[in-house]
Amino acid sequence: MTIPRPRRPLTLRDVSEASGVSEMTVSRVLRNRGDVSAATREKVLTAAKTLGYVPNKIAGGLASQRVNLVAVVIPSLSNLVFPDVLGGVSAELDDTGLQPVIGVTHYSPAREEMVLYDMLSWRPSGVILAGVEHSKASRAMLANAGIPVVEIMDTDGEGIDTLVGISHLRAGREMAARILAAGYRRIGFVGTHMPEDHRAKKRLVGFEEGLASAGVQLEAREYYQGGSSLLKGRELTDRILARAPDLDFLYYSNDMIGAGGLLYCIDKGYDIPGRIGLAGFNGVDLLDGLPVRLATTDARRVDIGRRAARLVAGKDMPPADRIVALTPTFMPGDTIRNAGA
Amino acid sequence: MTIPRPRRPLTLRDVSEASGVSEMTVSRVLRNRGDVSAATREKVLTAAKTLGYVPNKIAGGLASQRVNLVAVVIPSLSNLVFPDVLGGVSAELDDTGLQPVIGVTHYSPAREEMVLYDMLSWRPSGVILAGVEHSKASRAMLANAGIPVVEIMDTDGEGIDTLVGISHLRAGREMAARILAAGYRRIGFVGTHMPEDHRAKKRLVGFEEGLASAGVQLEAREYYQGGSSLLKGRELTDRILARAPDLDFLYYSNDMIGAGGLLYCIDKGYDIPGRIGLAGFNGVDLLDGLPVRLATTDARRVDIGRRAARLVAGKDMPPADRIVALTPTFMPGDTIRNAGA
DNA sequence: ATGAAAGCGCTAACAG
DNA sequence: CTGTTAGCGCTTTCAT
Repeated sequence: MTIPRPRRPLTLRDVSEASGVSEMTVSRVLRNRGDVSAATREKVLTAAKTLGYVPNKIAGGLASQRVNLVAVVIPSLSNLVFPDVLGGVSAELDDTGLQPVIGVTHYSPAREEMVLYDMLSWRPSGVILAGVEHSKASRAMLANAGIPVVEIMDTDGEGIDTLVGISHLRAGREMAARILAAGYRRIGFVGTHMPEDHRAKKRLVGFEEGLASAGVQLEAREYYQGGSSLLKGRELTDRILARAPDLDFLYYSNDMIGAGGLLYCIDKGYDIPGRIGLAGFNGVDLLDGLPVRLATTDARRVDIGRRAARLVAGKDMPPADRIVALTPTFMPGDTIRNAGA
Repeated sequence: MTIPRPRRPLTLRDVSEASGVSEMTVSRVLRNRGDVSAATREKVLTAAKTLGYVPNKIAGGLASQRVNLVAVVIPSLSNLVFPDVLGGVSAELDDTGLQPVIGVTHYSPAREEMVLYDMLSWRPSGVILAGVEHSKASRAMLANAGIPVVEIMDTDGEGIDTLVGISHLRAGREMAARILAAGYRRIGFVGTHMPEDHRAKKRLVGFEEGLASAGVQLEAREYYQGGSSLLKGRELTDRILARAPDLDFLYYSNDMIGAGGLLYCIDKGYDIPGRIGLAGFNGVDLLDGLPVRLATTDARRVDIGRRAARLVAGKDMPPADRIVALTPTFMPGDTIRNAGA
C-alpha cells in the first residue's frame, strides 16, 4: 500500500488536506508554536511524516521576515585554522536554531564583496567574517544590513560593529621578546607574500617593533605565495639559510611552514634550539606529533569562533567598546632555548 | 550630501521609485534578463548602487521557484579530505551561478538526517552528499526531493540517484596486492573504530580479501576513536608494535595517522621499508614534506568534487548505469620495499 | 484551541 | 523595450 505522491513538492496544504486540519494549525504544529491539542498535533505529525513533507523555508522566511541563517565568511578552508573557528561557531550555534552558512573568499576582497552580497541577499540573522580589512562597498553593505556583524581573528583596526579576536601586533611583539630573552640575535622571517594577508603582516610589524626596541633588526626575510604546506616550509628554509647561513632564529608566519622548516632543520642535523631556534604561529594540532615541539602562539581559534557565535546569537551582549580581545598565548615547545625557564 | 536611508531593508520598490522605472524593469536589469535599453539600465544600476540595494533572494526564490543553492553534506571539515572535495565542487560550480552550502554531519546518521531536512527545506537545486549509507528517512527525503542527488566518495553500494567516487574495496585489495608483491607477510592494520566510517571499513574488507587470496591473514589491528592526528598515529603505532613486535607492515586507514606512524618509526630508528613497511590512504599534500614519502592511495578527492558538481550543474549527463567510478591510484612513496619496481 | 484573510518581496506570464 | 497582474507557500494578525 503506497501513498500516491505528486511529482510536485509538497505544501502545507497537502498536509492540511491529508490530516483534515487547517493549514494554519498544521503550521503551528510543525513549528511548535501556540497551543494545539494533543490529538490534532498527533494527526498532523503523522500526516506530515507519511507524506514526507519538508517545510519550505523560502516561503516561511518571506512570510516571517526572519531567517535562521548566520553568514560565516572566511578566506579559506584548506588553512587548518578556519575549520577550527567553524567548530567553535557551530558548537555555540547548535542550541540556538541558527545555522552557519559558509562563504570562502580566497583572500580576495573582490570575492569577499561578491560573497557578502550573495549571502546578505538571503537576509541572514547575522554575519561573522574574518578580518577587519574590507572594501568600502563591503563595509557599507554590512553597516546597512541591520543585523549583528562580528569581525573575527583580529582586533587591530576599526570594526563595523563588533570585533572578536587577538592582536596580531601584540602576538608578534611578544614573540620577539621571548626570542630576544633567549639570546637569539640573528633573526630571519619566513611568511606569505602579504598583499592580502593582513594578520600575518601585522604579526611581522609587531615582531619587528619588538626586535627594534632592543636594537635588533631582521637579517633576512623569505616570502612565498599560495597555500602553506610542509614542503614549502622546507624549501623556504633551505632558501633563507642559503642566503643567510648565520641566522640563529627563524620566525614563521604559520605552523604549517614552521613545521616544514623544523623537519628540514632536523634532517640537516642542526642543533635545535642551540644552533638555531624556530617558532610558528597558530597552535595547530599537527604540532603535537612532530619529533620536536615547535614553539608557537595559540591564536585562540576555537574561542574566537565561540565568542563570535555567542554575540550573533544574542547569548552575550557586546562590550561597551565593541571589542572582545582574547589573549594570544605563547606555547614554548622545544625549539627556543630555555623558553620554559 | 547623504542619501536618506530607512532603517527598513530596501526593496525593489525603493529602487523603482528612485530610478523612475517600474519594479519589473528594475528586476530585469538586476538579473540581466530580457532586453532593457542601455539608458534605463544605467539609471537603475545607479539608483541601486546609490541606495545600497541588496536583492532579497527569499522573495525571488519563492516567486521563481528556483534557488541557486547546492547542498553539500559531508561528515567533517577537520578531515583534510573534505576541504579538497569542496575545492573541486566550488571550482566547477563557479561559472554556473550555483552556490554550495555546506552541512556537516560528524559521521552521525541522525545528524545527517537533520542536516538534510534543514537543507532541503531551502529547496536547493541539487544535493551532493558523502557516502552511500543513509537512514531510510534520509533516502526517502532525497528520493522525493525531485532534484539531482549525487552521492560521492564511494561506489560500493546502492545509490539513490548518481554515484561519483572510487571503490574502497578495490583500493584495499590493490594495496594488499602491492604489499604482498613486495614480500611483506606479517601485516597489521591501524584505523578508526568504524561504526560509521563505512569507507574505511570497506578498505579493510578489501584489504583482508586481498591478503586472504594469498593465504595471508592480518596479524594485528589497532582501532581508535575520534579525529585523526599525527599524535594518535604515533600512539597507535606504539601500541600495535608493543602487542605484535614482529609485524613487518602497517596499513593505516588514513594518511594523517599514517604520517604519525611514520614519524614514530623514524624516531625509533626502524629501517623503513626494510624492517617495516608502511602505507596510508588519501594522498594528502601533507605527505610531501615528511622526511620519507609515505606510500598511499590517491583517493581522487578533487576529481570527485568536480565530477559531482558537473552532474548537479547539468554540465555532464549521468552515465546510463548512474555510476562514475574513478580509479584509486597507488602512490609508491618510499615506505614499501621495491614498490617502484 | 482553531480558522480566515492578508500580504511578505519578488518574478512568470502576458500585454502593449 | 516596458508595464500590469497574479500569485509563489508560508506566517502574521485578528476572529471565533
